[in-house]
Formats: sequence, structure tokens, C-alpha cells
Amino acid sequence: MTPATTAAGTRDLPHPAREEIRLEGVLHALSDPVRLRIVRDLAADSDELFACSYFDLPVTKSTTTHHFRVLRECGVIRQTYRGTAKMNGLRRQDLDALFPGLLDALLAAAGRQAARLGTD
Amino acid sequence: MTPATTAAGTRDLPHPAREEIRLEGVLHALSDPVRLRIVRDLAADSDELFACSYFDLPVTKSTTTHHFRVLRECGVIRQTYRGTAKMNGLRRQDLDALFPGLLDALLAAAGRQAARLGTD
DNA sequence: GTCAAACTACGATGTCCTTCGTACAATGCA
DNA sequence: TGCATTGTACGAAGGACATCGTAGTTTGAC
Repeated sequence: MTPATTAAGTRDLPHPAREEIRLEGVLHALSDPVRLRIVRDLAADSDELFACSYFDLPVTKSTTTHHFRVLRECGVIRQTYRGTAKMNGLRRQDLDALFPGLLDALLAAAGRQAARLGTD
Repeated sequence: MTPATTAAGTRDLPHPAREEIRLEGVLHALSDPVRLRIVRDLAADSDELFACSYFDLPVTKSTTTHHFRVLRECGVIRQTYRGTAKMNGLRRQDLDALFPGLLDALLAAAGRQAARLGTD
């Protein structure tokens, strides 16, 4: 009855290895406003994990699922199940190792633009 | 016979003003490998202008035109006519003013990845 | 065992994007 | 004037993408 489960409360999700993360993929992932919003919120509390339902996004649940999957498959976030929730965290270590300074510059740029446009 | 010309050898092209440049647009523009390649080449000699034909791209001429237009409309490059050629230059000042450090971080990340993958 | 909560899978839809070929326009030079 | 160079416009094809609704799965709690 539980074909995809392996252990108690643990379904594994496919993540790219660090070396498989591509800059173009990261940029594409962050070029969508909804996904950029998610990443900014995750970065605000970088040591914490947040469930998908934590985010207040202007799209439906299934679209939300889609965006989180894109972020995971591009290597921007890591997703793990915890009970019925799916916890999300930035892959800061991996991204910083691959592209030092990039994530900080992107987040600073996003923050700057949000302040400038009053979209915060 | 020259409906779009205004002065000798001068046809103007629409560019977004600095304040109109959006981070999402810049990231989208750079998420394409061909366009990222163009921007890297432009940045290698940041004070110089290069004609479209300068670049050795793996696409046809009309596709090249398309990519340069995307870069211009997103505010990443500035294009000016010079004779029959169209000169291209990075909008470094505008981008640095809007998003300090972003362009450098992006170029460094692209260079790092190219070195890692042997795509240089 | 039942039920609600959280998330997924699937299919549909409309839009945007990349790419191309072909035909055309603008410029400078012989 | 004729011609080569450089780039554009237009349309088309094929794929990718964002969005949604509905139905289903997984989990924990009662």
C-alpha cells in the first residue's frame, strides 16, 4: 500500500549532487517572481526549515508544488519529509562552494529591488 | 527610402531606463547559455564595443539577432548603430548602480563553472 | 478505523521561448 | 550605380513553462 516509502515517515526525494548544479539552472529558477520570493523567505532564516504551507503565495497549491520542485531540481533548495509536511531549506553550503558570493549578491539585489519598488 | 532613420547613420533603438530594469528580467536573460556567453565576452573587455558579428555563436544569424534583442530589452546591454554594424556594450554602470556586486558575482560564477566544466 | 491536513500526480490550457529559413533594409565602398 | 556586408522582419514549428482543477496518497491524531 505504500510503494514509495522506505522507512517510517521517510520518502526520499531526488536532489542533484553539488557538482551537478548548473548556473543557468539556478538563474532560471530565480527568474520567476514566485520562486524568488520563496528563496528570499528561506534565506531570511537560513538555519530554519519551513513547510510549503508556511509560504503565502499568490498561486494555488498545485502550482506551489510545481515551484518547489523546480527549486529542488535546480539545486537551490533541499526538501525532506517530516510527517505530512515537506520541509524546505536553502542549499547555502553547496551554492556558496560552487559560486562564492553569488547567493548573497542575488539576495541583496532582490532586497534592494523590493525596497525600491515597495514590494516587501 | 529610409523611414526609420533620423540622422546620418543613426537609427535609435529602444532601451529600458535604468529604473525600469528588473532583476527577474536580468536573471532570465542570463539563464540562456548563448546569452550568458555573449555577456561574458562583453565583460572581458568592458570598455570596448563589439559588433554582433564579432561573436562566434552556435546559432544562425536570426537567432543571434533575437538574443541580442532580449539582452537589450532586459537592460543588460546597450546597442548602437555604427555604419552597417551594431555595436554592443554591457550596461555596467546601470547594473552596478541598481544591484551592486551582482554582475561581478554572476561573471565570477560563470567563469568558475566554465573552468570546472572545461567550457572555456 | 476514521478523518483531516499536507502534499502529489495527472491532464489540460494558454503563453512564452528558442530556433530556423527566407526575404528585406541600411550602410559603405568601388 | 552596383554590390557586398551587416543586421532585421516575419512567420512557422517545436518545445518548455506557469497555471489550474480534480482526484489521489501519505501521515498523524482521535
